[in-house]
Amino acid sequence: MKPQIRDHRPNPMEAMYPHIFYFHFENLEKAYGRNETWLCFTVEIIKQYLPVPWKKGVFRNQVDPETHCHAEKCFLSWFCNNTLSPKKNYQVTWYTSWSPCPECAGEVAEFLAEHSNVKLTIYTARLYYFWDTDYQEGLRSLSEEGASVEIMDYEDFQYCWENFVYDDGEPFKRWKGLKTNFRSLTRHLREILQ
DNA sequence: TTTTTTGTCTTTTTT
Repeated sequence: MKPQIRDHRPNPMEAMYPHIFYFHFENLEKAYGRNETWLCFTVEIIKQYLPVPWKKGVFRNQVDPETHCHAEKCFLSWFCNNTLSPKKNYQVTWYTSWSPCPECAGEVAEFLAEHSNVKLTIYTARLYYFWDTDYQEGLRSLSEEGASVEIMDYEDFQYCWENFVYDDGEPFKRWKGLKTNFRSLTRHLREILQ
């Protein structure tokens, strides 16, 4: 029997289709059926205090039991294996549909602690299990390691639409409740990070 | 023009 060789380090996608974006990034209070996480990222290199665009792309969690991997870990392994140099300073920005689970948050926090040359900003559309203290603790540990954790606002959705969606020249169409949901999530996040 | 009990990166072994 031949050993099966599988790639445990998926490469990022270039962009996603509009219906995927609208479904997975909608910041609903009760987001039924969003049992996937999408993560859009930009990596910039800081040169003389100025961020210079480097790479960008989209990850989705791997559901295949063999390669099962949350989106954040997909990013980390890709980043560590492809881009990361200890001699450079990076600004990494994530736009995620769900905020990280405690395990991923812990790993990312640890990664940040070990890589002082990497700054991370996370914009999340929705907070994952935000009433659960373990999940809250996860977000705090990220924050304590210097990651900036924020809720996606209109401008962030629009930015994602323009940079990570095959938008065919169509403008971003806001959904009703976007701003109200944003405010409510911001309030929750503020309480968590206090 | 502020008020909450919850949406989930799906579940691993049996016919």
